[in-house]
Amino acid sequence: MSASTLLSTDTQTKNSSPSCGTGRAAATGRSRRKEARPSEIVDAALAEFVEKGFAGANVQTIAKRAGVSKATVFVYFETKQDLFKAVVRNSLSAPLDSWRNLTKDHPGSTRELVVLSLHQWWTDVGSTPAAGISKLLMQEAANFPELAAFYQAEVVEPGMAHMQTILQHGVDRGEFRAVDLNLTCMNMFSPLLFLAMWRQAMGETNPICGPAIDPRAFIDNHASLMLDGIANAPKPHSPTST
Amino acid sequence: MSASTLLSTDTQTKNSSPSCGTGRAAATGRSRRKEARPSEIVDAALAEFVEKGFAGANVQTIAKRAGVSKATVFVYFETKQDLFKAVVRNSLSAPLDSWRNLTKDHPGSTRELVVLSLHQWWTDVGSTPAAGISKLLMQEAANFPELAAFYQAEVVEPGMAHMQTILQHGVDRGEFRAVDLNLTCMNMFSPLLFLAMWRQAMGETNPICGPAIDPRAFIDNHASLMLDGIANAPKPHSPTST
DNA sequence: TGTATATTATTGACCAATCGGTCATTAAAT
DNA sequence: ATTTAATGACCGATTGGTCAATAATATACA
Repeated sequence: MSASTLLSTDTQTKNSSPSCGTGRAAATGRSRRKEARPSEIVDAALAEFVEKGFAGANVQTIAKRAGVSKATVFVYFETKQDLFKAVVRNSLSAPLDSWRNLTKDHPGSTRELVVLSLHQWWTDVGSTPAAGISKLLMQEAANFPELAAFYQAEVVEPGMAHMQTILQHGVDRGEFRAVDLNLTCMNMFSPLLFLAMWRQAMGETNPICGPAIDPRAFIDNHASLMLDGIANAPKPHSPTST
Repeated sequence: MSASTLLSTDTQTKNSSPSCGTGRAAATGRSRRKEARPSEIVDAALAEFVEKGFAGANVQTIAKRAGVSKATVFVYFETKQDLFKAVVRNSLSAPLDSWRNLTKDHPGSTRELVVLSLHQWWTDVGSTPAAGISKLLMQEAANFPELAAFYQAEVVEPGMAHMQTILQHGVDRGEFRAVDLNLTCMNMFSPLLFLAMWRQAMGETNPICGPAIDPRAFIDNHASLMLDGIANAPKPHSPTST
């Protein structure tokens, strides 16, 4: 019945990634893969939802991308909304977790930790399909308050808390001056979030927007300026340019 | 025929703003107002499109919001897509223009100019319906490359160029160190853009996301840190906190 | 091992509702 | 009486969702 319970944290169960043009990917005839189906469908749905939005997404197309029929989709997910919720829930938690675990107990300076953490966020979250979800939720939040709350509770809050901890650490150690942690975290992250969504929207490889922005350079520049701004000591580094 | 030519820069022609619940706003029976119609419809469409996205928006609902029948909408706009394009084009140019005109020939320091400029952007663009368009385009850019290009050419490019000019000015006067102007402009703006879209998504008054972020404080904090980071001289101000 | 049977994952065909778009008709203004 | 802004009624296409039929696997049995 409620197939959404079949999904827990199995984001990367399978990834045959059908090239969406030919159609069937896995088998020519009907093949039994009860366990693989949900994540296959969710993967396909993720792409379609991110591309077209909730209303614009077509269940038939999702099915085709997953290499199944439309009816099969409704075997595993009661409604289109349920599928959407499963996609969001399923695609968000894992990347963030991996990010948070990687920046614990750092030996070096807090400044280094911040830079590393931002780059890590980009690698683990910003440059992954999870960024597509962020863009998607930005549009659909009003129509799915439940998902917006979920996003807030599972992604924003923990992410901010994590960064706040780091900044607080820097303040405690005297590396940073006493700034408003909440606002500064937001300031720290928002350019990355923006870039992630921007690339999702405008296309990461073929940007309509002038010369593509190099994420690494962007993050370095941002972190450099922010950290110089927040630092207690005078400029530690030479200016970061091209 | 091509009713989109009827729209040029008349954003705020009329604004009876029907409260979308009662229905008819202007007249009980049929009333003739050929000139007012397009902007009424565009206004209504803006709200609907921002709320629901392109695919999710319902022409009938737009018509109801504008106080006309669905057929009337198609008298003035050939297709839903045309209406969408008119909405985007019509809602973007005016706010940005007013912003750019307000920060020319500033007498004080460049630092002051930057802060003022950011605040002005918020007043003229970020806190207006134009921000809704940004959020909207973020979702629809892939499906409307033409509009994405328009957005890029008419909003992003000029905005960036304007800010670059200001920063360059600061560098020339020795107030700022020589940073990568392109990246730094992006870093300067992206938090504001992000906040604008975030508020559009999560609701400006009734935020699901914890305590609402105060835009002014957010901008002040951001500008303060960035400008301290970019400044040639050591910290000029005391830390900006709550 | 080979065959019949039971189970169930999968689907083609179908349905009702919605929606973008059309057009002949209506009624307000001139 | 003429012009034309506005619309109700209608249409074809699309789409979310249903269901009985189907075929692939698992099981029982000889």
